[in-house]
Parts: sequence; C-alpha cells; structure tokens
Amino acid sequence: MAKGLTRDAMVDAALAVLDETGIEGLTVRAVAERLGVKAPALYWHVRDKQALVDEMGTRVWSGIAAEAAAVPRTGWREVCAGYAWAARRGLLAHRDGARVFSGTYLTDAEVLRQQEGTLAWLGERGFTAEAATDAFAVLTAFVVGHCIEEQARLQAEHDGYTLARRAERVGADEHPLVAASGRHMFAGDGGTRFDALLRVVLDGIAGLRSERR
Amino acid sequence: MAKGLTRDAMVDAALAVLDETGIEGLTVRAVAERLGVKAPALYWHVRDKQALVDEMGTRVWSGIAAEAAAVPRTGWREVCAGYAWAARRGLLAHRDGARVFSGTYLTDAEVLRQQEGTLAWLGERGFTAEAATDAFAVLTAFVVGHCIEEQARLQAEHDGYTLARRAERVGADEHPLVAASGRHMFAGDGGTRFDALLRVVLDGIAGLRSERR
DNA sequence: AGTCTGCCTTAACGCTGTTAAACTGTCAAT
DNA sequence: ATTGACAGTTTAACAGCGTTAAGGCAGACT
Repeated sequence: MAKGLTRDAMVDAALAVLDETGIEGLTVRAVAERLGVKAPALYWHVRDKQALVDEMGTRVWSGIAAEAAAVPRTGWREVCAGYAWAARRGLLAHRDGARVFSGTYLTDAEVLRQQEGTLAWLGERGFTAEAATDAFAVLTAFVVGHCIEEQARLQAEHDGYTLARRAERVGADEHPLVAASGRHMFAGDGGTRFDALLRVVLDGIAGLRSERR
Repeated sequence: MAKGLTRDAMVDAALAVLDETGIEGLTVRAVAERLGVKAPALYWHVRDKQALVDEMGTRVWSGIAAEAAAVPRTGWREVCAGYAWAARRGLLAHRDGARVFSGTYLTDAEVLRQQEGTLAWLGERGFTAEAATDAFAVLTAFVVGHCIEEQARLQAEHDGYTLARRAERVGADEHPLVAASGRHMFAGDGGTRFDALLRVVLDGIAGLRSERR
C-alpha cells in the first residue's frame, strides 16, 4: 500500500512515537501505523526492534557529534562544555532519551570519525590523545548519568513525587542537612543545576591537562 | 500452597532472576516460579512489576549507602572515592544493574537519612551542605553513566563487538587519534579505567571545597 | 508472455503484564 | 463444634507484545 519505506523514515517515525508515548509506547506496531503500514513490513528493512532502536541512538548521537563539532574553538574549556551541552540537549530532546540512547551500539562509524579533528585540536592545547579520551569519557558518563536522573525526576514529578513529599518522608527536623541537600537539588531549573555540576567536572579535566605539562 | 511469601523474599528472587537471565528475562512469571508460586500471587504483595523493580533498586542503593557509610573517614577525598567505588560495586553486582537501578524511585527514606552523618562530617572539612550535595550529585551521575557504558560494553563484547572490529570500521590509518583513543578506552580492566576517570572527578570536587574557604 | 525479485499483508505463535473469580487454609467468635 | 471472615493463592482469561511463515501483488528483465 504505502510504499517507499526507508530506514530513515522509520527512524523519524520511531522518534515521533517515542516522544508522544514514551518508551513503553514505543512498539513496532505503533511505528508501523504511523508509517501507514502493518507491523511485519518493518522487518523487511530491519533485523529486529533493537536494530531500530540502535539506529535511533545513532541518529541522536550523530546530531550531538555534529553540534559539538560546530562549537567555536575558543578554548579547551569551551569545547568540552559545548560537547556536554550538546549531549544534554540531544538526550533531553526525546522522551526517555537518556535511558533509551545511553550505551547504544552506534551503527555509523562516521560519528567516531568526526572526533578526529577535535582530538587533534585538543592535542595542540596540551591534551594527549589519552588525556582527551579521558576527558570526553568523563564528560559523557557525567552527562548521561545526569540526564537519566533529570528525566527520571521529570517523570516522577509528573507522577506526583514532589520535593515536599520527599522532605516529609525524610523528616526535615531530625535531618536538617539532608533536607537542605534536597532543597538545593531541586532549586533552580535543570539548566542552571547542570551548569553548576558541569563546572565541577571541567575543573577536574583542567588537571588532566596540566599534568601532562 | 507455599505460603510465607514476603516482599524481601520477592526481591531476593527477582535479583537472582535478573542475574541469571538479564533484564529481558526478568518476568513476573520467572520470579514467581523461583518462589514456587504462580505469577498472580505476587500481585497480592506488590502493586505491579514496576513496584517490585523499585524495591530491587532500593535494596541495591541501600547497600551502597551502607557500604559508603562504613568507609573510614580519613579525608574528604577518601570518603568521596569510597562512595563512588561502593556505587560502582553495587551497580555492577547485578546483570544490567546500572540500567535497571539508575533513576529508580527509592521506596525507603532511610537511604536518604543515612547521608546526614556524612554531610555533617564533610561540613567540618570545608563543604557546605550545598557543596557536598553537588559533590555527591556529580559522583552519582558519573558513576551511573560510567557503569551503564561499562555494562553495555560487556554485553556488546559478549555479542561479538570487539575493539578490533571497532578499529576496522573507523579506519585506523586515516584517523590515528580516534584509533589511539579507542585503544586507550579498552586498555586495562574496568577497575583501572574507572580509577583514572574517578580521579578526574575528584580533582573537580576539590575546587568545590576550596571555593568556600 | 513469463518469471523473477522486492516489498507488503494476513495469519499465527508464544510470551508478556495484569485482572477477575474461585478456592484453600487459618484463626476468632459464637 | 460450627460458622464466618479474611489472608493468600490458584485457575482462567484478556489484550498487547515481538517475531515468523506464507502468500500476494507490482514492476523489471528475459
């Protein structure tokens, strides 16, 4: 019936379904319906559902890499921060994005190749290839972990788990520091909190650079 | 028939099933069978599967918190490192643990209360409650993100995605830095790599402390 | 004209989480 | 001792899931 089905169109549809219904609603049948097609049709173009999810992850990380590569190279700190922000944007751009796209198998080696230029550039600012690798590994782990918690918190708040209920369950009077900690965690919007924590990570990466001389 | 079914026993069984079969094999029926019971029996003790998973997550994070609280308080760096290592151990202790237990809703406020002592102790070493909160938030995000990737890599290697195949897909000749980066990422065992990256994060946290005077 | 190949549909399988209803055992009150 | 209530489990069933097998239909090539 509706022909011309391509992998790219499937990824588009799958991301749209993910955004509308979340990870639990991301079913092969839902993606197929959005494409005007029956579920088994997808299996002509893709080995199984996981392969489609991998493709989605590759799309997201590819976008992140492109955005990171376009960051103006004013200094190592800005480059690293640009990557971190791009990663956060990419992961938060889709519902349950951090959960779904963390640790996915990248199906396109181009995403990796794109790093070559950045690694070379960092090499001229005192980062060995190993140091730069460590820097990006720390940044990636931090952003992934942070975004997972950020999206989990959004979901939890949507389900009625608020700061107030957390405080009352802890018992703010007998545990003032935990209470203060909770208040601090939930203060401001996600962006400012991410900014504060990212600053800590970047400070650590600074040492990674100077160690090398 | 087999009575005396408790929430705790269910969590034990569920963790055992998780370890044996991975997240995809963690079904209500499998947990029930391991308890010598039929699937719907579980629904007498637990609202739904997600509640059981939350309970599992609480068990894991509770163990992490206990281990962290037992770390000898020789210095802020050792305390923070102790927490990070405990978190890594706890998450890696179960198959797909990082994925399953990241961003879980903690059903036991005791886990949070346990932080009070640590926060107070850090307060005496130059960390405000806010700074200490940021420190642990960064550590948690980093460890979670790192463990997710670590377990994903284990799974991928089990499925035949090795370093050699990565290198050949990238094209080591035209992209020497990416190739070196890949070699570095896969060098040594997981522990030494975690140690190196954790050091970076701790360096960053050091700045969090001195800023306060 | 006929066959072949690419792409899709229909039908079906076994499995999933979950609910309703029926059953069994235990303990308290009559 | 009998009845009743209740906790805890079973059986039966439902809708929905990923996936496969078989068949159909269109257009290209011989």
